[in-house]
Formats: sequence, structure tokens, C-alpha cells
Amino acid sequence: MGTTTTAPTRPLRADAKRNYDAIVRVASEAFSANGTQTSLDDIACKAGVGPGTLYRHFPNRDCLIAAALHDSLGELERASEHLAASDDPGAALETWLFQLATHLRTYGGLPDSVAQAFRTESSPLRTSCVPLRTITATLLERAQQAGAVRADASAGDVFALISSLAWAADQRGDSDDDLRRMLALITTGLR
Amino acid sequence: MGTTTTAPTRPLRADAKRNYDAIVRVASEAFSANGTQTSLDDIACKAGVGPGTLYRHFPNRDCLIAAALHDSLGELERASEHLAASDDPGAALETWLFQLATHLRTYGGLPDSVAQAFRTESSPLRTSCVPLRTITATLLERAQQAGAVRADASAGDVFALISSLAWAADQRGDSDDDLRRMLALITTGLR
DNA sequence: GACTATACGGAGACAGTCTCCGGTTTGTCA
DNA sequence: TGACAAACCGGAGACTGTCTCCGTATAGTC
Repeated sequence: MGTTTTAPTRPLRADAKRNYDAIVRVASEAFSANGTQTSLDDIACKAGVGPGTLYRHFPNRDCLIAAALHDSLGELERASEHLAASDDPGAALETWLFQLATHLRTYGGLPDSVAQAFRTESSPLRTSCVPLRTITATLLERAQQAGAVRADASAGDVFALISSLAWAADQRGDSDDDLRRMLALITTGLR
Repeated sequence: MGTTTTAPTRPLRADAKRNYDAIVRVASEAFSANGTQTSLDDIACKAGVGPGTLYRHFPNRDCLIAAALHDSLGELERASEHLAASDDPGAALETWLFQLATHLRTYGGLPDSVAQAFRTESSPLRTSCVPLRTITATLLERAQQAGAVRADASAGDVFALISSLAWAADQRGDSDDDLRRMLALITTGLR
């Protein structure tokens, strides 16, 4: 289920792989510290490579974000398999929505990056995140079949709602508890 | 209730006022067409002034956005007074939330600009938008007293929720109907 | 050890932000 | 009306970040 960000037809040369790994590692740290809008030249510099090397491996910011997220995304997807097998689809969905929102907060600015990626056909970040939408759709459907969630809620809307929740939490610098409270507000409604 | 973006101790000179107005007019058009991230030098150029003139009147982007929004914001505030006098506080709140979300979509990227402004103590855009939060608090309280809305929802959370809704709608290019549907999802809850 | 495909990385083009300051214009007062 | 000071203009350019080009270096192979 792990998605590859690039399609390496042949293995990278030793020095190339070394640089690739260094860039991804540094990028992940930099994104964590300063958000997805961190200067890419800065990342290249800190990784000990020239900008040309960074842009050869990652033609644009989305590629680098996707690569930096690769591992944690895989974990999230694996965890979701467990939820899909739960015998309480309503609770499973709620757990998933929280995990999803939390994941979208891995880096500052990530909700924006992901939303923009979904508007760009060829974005590798979009490719990486499509499974998240699919999982949401699956778990939502199960919850609806179990009668735990209203039937007229669409997966697209729910995914957008959770993305926007992550965005708000990101903007306000919310804690996990804040996020949970806001999520509860959505699931149970204002009324 | 109209908020002033700058405090003109004395009236502007004729040429200064001419330029000021031209910049605001062009900026409003440019923000409508290309979002709040439009190049400011571009706006200056289209308004027929140099960048120095633009930055003297509007030291940063937020100042210009606030000025461009000034009129429509005043209208929105006036309309809210009517809602505050409604004898159906629940419906009044819902109407307000929709108007608020719609207003936050005046320009592409506006939800981001506003959210960032709220994190910047001195931002004039923040000053412009504080009344929106106040109005939301007032109408929410009335709806809660009328029993139309759960009592544990805070004004801060509701404002954040509506901002994030506007953000999502902005990102997806949603229609008003889409926005209304998403808002209904929030007010009535997923369950 | 030599050769070639692969990869490196710095110089620099380009775009956007924002400032500084020499020159111009407006409003005022005689 | 003419002259003067305060107010204002706007272009040149410093600065930052993005992204590319291409001469140079290196890994892998024979």
C-alpha cells in the first residue's frame, strides 16, 4: 500500500542515494520546525548539497513534502486496516478522523499544501494523499451502513471538513485536546 | 461601527488621496481576480503609481487587504444588527454563519490572510475582523440562551470552524450551495 | 587503469518584497 | 500672483527565495 513518490527505473548511484536520504531527513526536520514553506535552498544547504542537486531529486516542493511524509503515511495506512476490521464502525470512523486530522498537522502549512496538491493533477503529494481519501470513504461507508452516521454525508465533504479542521488547528496552534473538542463539535453538531 | 484602517490626523493632500483611492480600487479588483497573494508591485503598476507610493500608504499586505474590504465589511456589520434583533436567535445565528463564511470568501486566500492576521497583534486586518468575532459571540450567546444551540460551544471555536469552512470552500472552489451543505453538516452534526 | 554514464553544485536569471532619497507637487501665505 | 515649506512621488536597487544551466567530478564497469 506504500506509495512511491518517484519511479526509480534503476537503483540510484551510491552518492546520489546518500544525498537523497540526507535531503529528505533535513527536509523533514525543517518542515517540522518551520512548516512546509521553508526555503528549499536552505534545506539543500543544511543537507550539504547544492540547490541543483535538491531540484534534480525533487523538481518541486510537493515532491519533497511527499518524500518526507512517506514513512509516517505508510504507518497511518497500516493502522487504518485495523480500524476497517473493527466491530464498531462508528467509533472506528471517529478514531480515523482524529488520526487523519493529526497527520495533516505533521508539518505547519501541510493542510494548505495538501489542498493545493489535490488541485494539481500531477502532484506527487496528491498521489500520496489519495489513499487517505479512499480510507475515509471506506470507513464512512461502513459507519453509515451500521447506522452510526447520517447517510447523506459524502466522503468528499467529510475529507474536506477534516482537512479544514486541521487547517484551523494549525493556524491557531491548537493542542490535541483542542482538536478533539473541535472534532466533537463537528460529529455531534452545533445543535 | 466602521473601522478605520489608518488614523489620518489630517486630510490627505489631493494627489495623495487620488493615489490612495486608485490603489484600493485596483487592489480590490486584483484580489478578486487573483487572490490576496497578488503581487503588490503589480497592483502599484496597474494603479499608475510607483511601489514606494503603495508601500507608503499601505506598509504591508494586510493594510491593503483591510482597506479593500472596508466597505463590504461595513455592510456586513450593519446587516448583523438586524439579525441581533431577530426573534428567532437560532435561525439568525445560522444566517450569520453563512454570511460570515461567504464574506471570508470575498477574495481567494482571504481565510489564510485573516487567520494569520489574528496571530499578529498589530495587524490592521485583525482590527477590521475583530468585530466579526464579536458579532459571532453575541449571536451565539443569544442562540444558546434560546436553547437553539448547545451551551458548551465557544465563540472562538465557532469562529474558527466557520473560517475553516470558508478555507475549504476557497480551496475547492465551492459554490454557495456547496458551502451551505457543508455548513448544514456542521450545524446538525455527522451523526 | 581507463572510460562512460551518472551525478554534483555553484553561478546566475528571474520574480517578488520593500526602502531610500533626489526630485516634484500641493496648499498656503504674503 | 509668486514663492516657500511640507507633503508626496516613484524609480533605482538591495535583498530573498525559486529554479536552471552546464562545466566539473565521481561511481561503477570492463
